[in-house]
Formats: sequence, structure tokens, C-alpha cells
Amino acid sequence: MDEQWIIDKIKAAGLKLTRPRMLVIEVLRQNKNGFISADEIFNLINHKEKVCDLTSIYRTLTSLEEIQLVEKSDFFGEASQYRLLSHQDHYHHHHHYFKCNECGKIEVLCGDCNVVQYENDLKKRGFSNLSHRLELSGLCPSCNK
Amino acid sequence: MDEQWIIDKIKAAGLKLTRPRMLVIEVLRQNKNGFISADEIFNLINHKEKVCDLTSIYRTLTSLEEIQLVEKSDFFGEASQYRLLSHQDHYHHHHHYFKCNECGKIEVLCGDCNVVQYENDLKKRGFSNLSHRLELSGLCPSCNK
DNA sequence: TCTTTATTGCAATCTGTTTGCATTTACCTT
DNA sequence: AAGGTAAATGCAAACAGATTGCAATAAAGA
Ligand SMILES: [Mn+2]
Ligand SMILES: [Mn+2]
Ligand SMILES: [Zn+2]
Ligand SMILES: [Zn+2]
Repeated sequence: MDEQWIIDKIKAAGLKLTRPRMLVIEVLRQNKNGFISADEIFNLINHKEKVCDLTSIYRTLTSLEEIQLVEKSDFFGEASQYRLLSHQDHYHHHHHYFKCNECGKIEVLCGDCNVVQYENDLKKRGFSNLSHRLELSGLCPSCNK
Repeated sequence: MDEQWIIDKIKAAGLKLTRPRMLVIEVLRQNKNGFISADEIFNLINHKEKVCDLTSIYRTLTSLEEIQLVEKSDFFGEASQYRLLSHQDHYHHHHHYFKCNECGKIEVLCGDCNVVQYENDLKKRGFSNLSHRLELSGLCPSCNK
């Protein structure tokens, strides 16, 4: 059911394996590679009957972010969005996002990026410790038809 | 005092030249090339005595954004930030931002960008109408010492 | 099973922002 | 220079997303 490495990571961090946490993770897993808000998670979890409070979802997301199981994005205005980091994301994670202006879906774009060149220019100008985030928008392939 | 083209733009849009609007613009002008929040604008305007309501500042910023005199950014978490677009910004504006992790200052980086290459790759994959925003962070030259 | 400590639910609180509405103001007409 | 009109304002109330305090609960180790 839940991938083992997730369980391991939570335990290794000294966090308990609680019901709200399992529920949140399950939703995030189903939503792999996409972003989802706390409220959307809440609604998915509680659509039949209320089994978990919104507060706990926020707290869970915060904890999971701290142990780098979850990535939070304030990028797209509105409510913060979250996604489960994949096992490999966790090692060399890099943030390129695409938001479709039509369907609103946020997609994580994998692959190399050339912003590094840009960063090198900035280093020459006295900036340091650089990191970056890139947000693209437009029409996604399915809305493009 | 106020640059003429700003006045012209406001009139051309059919907006009235009101006191709150003039006050906000004056603050934005002084803050050229930097971002500032509604609340900071409020405090600057009213530091001696209250001359303008926060609501009007929000409404002013929204109006000015609509006529593209102001750019709003929800980029950096926290409160939205605004800046006055320069005359030339208005024509080929491009958004590259740098936020210093130390002093918190947000800087607008001018200059060309190579993300266009990235966009070209995406076009081949079926995306269209692409635009992008790039956020960099790290230490600015002054905090780097 | 017992004990300890983290985690939970709930209500209250917070911050940033927006809205409704009565009053005022800019500015166009006379 | 006054007057009329629609736009813009101030104030209070509402809003949304998120956070906090606290007493009750439940997970994990003994
Ligand atoms: Mn990159
Ligand atoms: Mn660019
Ligand atoms: Zn789409
Ligand atoms: Zn700095």
C-alpha cells in the first residue's frame, strides 16, 4: 500500500505513524507529480465522513515538508500547494513548474535547465549561494488542441 | 514632480487623478525598481497623520495594475508586493527577480535570459503560448561580504 | 498492559485582502 | 464659477488561508 521508503523516512525522523498522516500521504501519492492544496486534500479525505481535521492536514504537511518528503509551493498565488517528493527528487530536486492557463493544472517539468548560466553571470556580479525557481505558464498539450 | 507619462496614462484610462492615487504613485516612484507591499505603502503615506485608508491603497494598486502601470508579485510568499513599471518595462517587460535570503530585498534583474531555449523545447512537446517567470535567491552583493 | 510523549480536534485567533454602502470628490457641463 | 454625475473614498464588516493554545487522545516503547 504505502511505499516502504516513505514509512521508513517518517520513522527515521522520529515521527509517529498516525492516521491523519497516512491519509494525507495516500492522497499525495495518488496525486503524484501534481500539486494539491490543503483544502483539496481535506475534501478528498473527508468526502464520505469527517475523519480528519483541516488543522491536522496543515500540521502534517508542515512536518512532512520539514523532513523533505513534501514540497510546498507558494508560487502560483492563491492557496499553497503541496506535492510528495519522489525518492529521487529528494536527492537532486530542482524546481521547474508549468501552470496551464486553461485547465489550471500544475505540472512538474523534469530535465536539465540552463538557468545555471544565468546564475554564473550573477556570481560574477557579487551574488552568491544562488538557487532558483522557474515558473512557466501557457497552454498544456491537452488544452492546446 | 510626477512624471507626465504616468499622469497621461491614468487619464487615458479614464481614471481620476485622486489624492490617494497620487500618494501611492509617489511612494512607488521613490521605491523605483524595488517591490513594496500595500502595508508598507500605507505606513509611508500615513507616518505623520492618517491621510489615506489601506483599502484605497489596495484599490489603487489594483487599478494601476489593470492599466499596467504597476506590477504585482505574489512570488515570494507573504504579502503581495508591487512596483511601478517603468516606461520601457511596459513595452518589453520581462520578469527576473532576485530575493536576498539575508536582507530580504527583492531586486529586479534586467537583461536577456536563456529560458527561451527551454520554452522552445516545450513547444516541441505540445505546449504553447508560453511565458515564464524566474525567481532567484541567495545572497546579494552587499550581504555577501 | 502501562507510561510517556507526540499528535489530534476544536475553537479561537491572525494576517492579508476584499466587499457593501453611505459619503465625498474629481471633473465635465453649463 | 457653480452644479450635476459618476467614480472613488473611508469605514466597518466579511473573507480566506493559515496558525495557535489547550485539553483530550493515541502511538510507540517498556
Ligand atoms: Mn532550473
Ligand atoms: Mn526570462
Ligand atoms: Zn491545460
Ligand atoms: Zn541582501
